[in-house]
Amino acid sequence: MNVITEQKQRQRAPSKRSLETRMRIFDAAEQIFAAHGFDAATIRDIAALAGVQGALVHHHGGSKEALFAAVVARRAAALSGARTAALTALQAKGDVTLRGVICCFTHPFLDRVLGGDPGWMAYGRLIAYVSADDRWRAIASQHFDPTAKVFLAAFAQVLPGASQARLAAALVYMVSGMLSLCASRWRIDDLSGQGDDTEDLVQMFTDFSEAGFRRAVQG
Amino acid sequence: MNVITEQKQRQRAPSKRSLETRMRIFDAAEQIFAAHGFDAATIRDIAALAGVQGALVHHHGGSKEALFAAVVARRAAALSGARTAALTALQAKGDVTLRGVICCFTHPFLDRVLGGDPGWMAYGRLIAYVSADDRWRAIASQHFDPTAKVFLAAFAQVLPGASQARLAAALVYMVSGMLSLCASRWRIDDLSGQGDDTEDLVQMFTDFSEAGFRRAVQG
DNA sequence: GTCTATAATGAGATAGAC
DNA sequence: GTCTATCTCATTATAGAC
Repeated sequence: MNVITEQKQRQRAPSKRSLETRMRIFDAAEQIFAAHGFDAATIRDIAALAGVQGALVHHHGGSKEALFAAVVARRAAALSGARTAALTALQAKGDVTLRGVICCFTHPFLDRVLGGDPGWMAYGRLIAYVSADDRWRAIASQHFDPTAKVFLAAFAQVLPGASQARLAAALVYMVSGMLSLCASRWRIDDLSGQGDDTEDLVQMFTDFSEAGFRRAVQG
Repeated sequence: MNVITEQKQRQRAPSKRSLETRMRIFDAAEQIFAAHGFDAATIRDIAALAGVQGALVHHHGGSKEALFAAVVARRAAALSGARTAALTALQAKGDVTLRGVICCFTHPFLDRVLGGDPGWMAYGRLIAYVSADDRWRAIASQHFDPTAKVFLAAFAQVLPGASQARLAAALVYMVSGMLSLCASRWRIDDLSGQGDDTEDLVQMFTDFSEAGFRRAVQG
């Protein structure tokens, strides 16, 4: 008996059909979690939207919590990669400014989430939930803290003399604004009494963050 | 038969004991809703914390949603009053500056929520939930929009020429930062790798907001 | 991998005694 | 006003046929 053939726990590679089903389930979970939050979302809703039976959701996603974590993780790697790549490119050009570092952090997120793709739009609301709730602290730490620390180092370079605490606080304020720009545009519309232009909002959010960052880290 | 004696639906004034029980239930609901969010919170948890039976929670609070709305409403009036009073006092002095208007909006909230009172601390997290979730849009509109519009008018005075859309967006960014300062201090601590000083955080948040506001509303 | 059927649990809400 | 007991419903998760 050949041991090699048994060394992998999974005997066969997943079929193409299986992978497609899994993606449908993850996409559906992303939409439902984003629309209702973790607790109000039900496996039944997710299964119905994916067009499968509830048992299949458990088969592919495990428990409800594991499914939630998997949905968050799925796009987190792509996002972190885009952010650090942009920062690396900026540093390679030798043209590192505060605004440049800010844009390397915000644009990979805003471009995707405001770009109209339903998956990324849902992901934006999902991240707003994750960031706001202490309960998902572990998920937030795992997926976002490493990148955040890389950017804190970059911010420290362009804003020498600023304390870690102030840089961290400014970054958190900026992120909360970025998330509210994606998840709470209805509030902006309600208060301004009119629709708004996405490009203008992004532009002024960047202005807001840059000026705030620069002012806040001063002693 | 005297019609007068029946014109009120509630025949007797609530007893002192009843009012105390009601307050205990509302306080417990405030804590549980803040700790777990609306859906993960249960009437049973609230009843247990208040030291009463579940049926009594329904008696005083009505449905779960009505109880949630009542808990939010309870402190909202006091907060709005403090904000508009501070603004009125500032205007009476004739010393209206951007930073002054910002402080009239943020300090009544931050003083209470960061002041150590458990009820107000819970309320801060609760408002973070309400502001982030489309589901509570009606509650947010009812309790916060009127005050927000008063302040938008004041911001327009100290920042003439700014569009309503930009002022509204800047206010939303500021509010989201204020809420994350209360609800997500653990993120700041995690990223900075150290504890932080509350006064310093408030100071630099105000700096951040003032500079952001001023810069963002420029064309 | 996919499905049906169901187990096991816990939820919000209410009726009615006191 | 308060409590006990219970109703009704929806949930996650799993067992086992195909």
